[in-house]
Amino acid sequence: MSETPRTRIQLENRRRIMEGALEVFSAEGFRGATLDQISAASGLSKPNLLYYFPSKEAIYTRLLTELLEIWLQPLEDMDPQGQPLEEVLRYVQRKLDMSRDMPRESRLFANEMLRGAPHISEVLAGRLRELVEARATLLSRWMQEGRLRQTPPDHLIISIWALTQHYADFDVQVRAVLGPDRDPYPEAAGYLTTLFRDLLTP
Amino acid sequence: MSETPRTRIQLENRRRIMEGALEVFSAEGFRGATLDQISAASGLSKPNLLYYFPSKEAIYTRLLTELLEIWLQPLEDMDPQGQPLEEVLRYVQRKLDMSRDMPRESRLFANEMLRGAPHISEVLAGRLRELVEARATLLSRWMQEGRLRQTPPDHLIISIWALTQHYADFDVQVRAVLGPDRDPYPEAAGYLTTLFRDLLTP
DNA sequence: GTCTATAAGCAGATAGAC
DNA sequence: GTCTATCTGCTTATAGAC
Repeated sequence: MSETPRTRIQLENRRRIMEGALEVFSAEGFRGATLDQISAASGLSKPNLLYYFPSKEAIYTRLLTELLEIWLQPLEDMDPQGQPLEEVLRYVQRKLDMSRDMPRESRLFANEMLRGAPHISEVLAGRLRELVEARATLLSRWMQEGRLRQTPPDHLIISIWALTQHYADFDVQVRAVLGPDRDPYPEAAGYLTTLFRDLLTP
Repeated sequence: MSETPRTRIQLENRRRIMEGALEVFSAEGFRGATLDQISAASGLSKPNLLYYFPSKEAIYTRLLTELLEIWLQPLEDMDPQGQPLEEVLRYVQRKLDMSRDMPRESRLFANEMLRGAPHISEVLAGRLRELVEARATLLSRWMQEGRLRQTPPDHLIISIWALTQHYADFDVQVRAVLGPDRDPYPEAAGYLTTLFRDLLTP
């Protein structure tokens, strides 16, 4: 498979494979997913999947790599020029929106993390750590300026991930606990805003 | 397999199977785990596993059922006669201790939840929901008495789960972000205590 | 109770026609 | 580029000896 597909058909088929793969891998995990399922979900025959990608694992790692960019964008977008509390609360809200609107992506990464992240461990120790360190530095500065209450900035970021992603990854448990008639997301938005405002208001 | 095993050997072998199954299922998920792996981890031959349990799935559901009791115990133990803030912070600490000391159990349940909890959905809608409702009622009473700040009690419980379990389930990511020389758990204990004290102090 | 051997089915990947 | 047919290995589960 060429690195730069030329025809419209190739691009479209690769897109369909990624979409089907996201559907299946996020629900079944890497080992649980089968090429037959991805074939059915994407509408391409099984041998055709392996015409576009050399192996099942290649599909999976490609999917992870592509989605990681989207996944880290909100943290990337935190604005050093903005109002500190506003910036943090906006980040929380964007992450919660992503849990609501992209639960498959959230579960895909959760699956990978649970298994020790064998396919993206370099990214964790490299790009991710650097990004978090940069944002932790920014948060520390805001805290020292008295514009946010003092608290460990890296654990703050970790706790935002934990709280927002939980609503996607443990969706079935959240809905069981809240009951069938309640929508978790507007409630979570209010709760998390209050929680972080209480924690961070100087 | 009899419901009430009689000999010491039977009890010991069942215990070894549960231990090996926990090791493998928590790391690989249900579909990813194989009887060969459980056989190696438990020290029993593969046909012998199927002498004690009728199928791979029977091993898995038995494991989930046994561990669920232990897993819910801290919430069960919350004391209606205790000091409200103290009781909540003690619950947070016990859950965090469980993440540190029983990460395999945490990941086992996380795997099951990610897949929509097909093997324990009745428990979620039944026993778990009732237990959470009982504790939410207790928390609400404390809030109305002015002994805790007003906040949605069920989301409070959900957020305790999310934050504490995250340190076990996403261990690899937490350690990548914090760097190799830091121990996440004492730091998390301090951070989470502060967080919930700020949120709940009236 | 525990073993070796094996049945039966499924999965990832390839061959080769069109 | 896409298909049908098929190979090869792995996985759950069973048969039957000891």
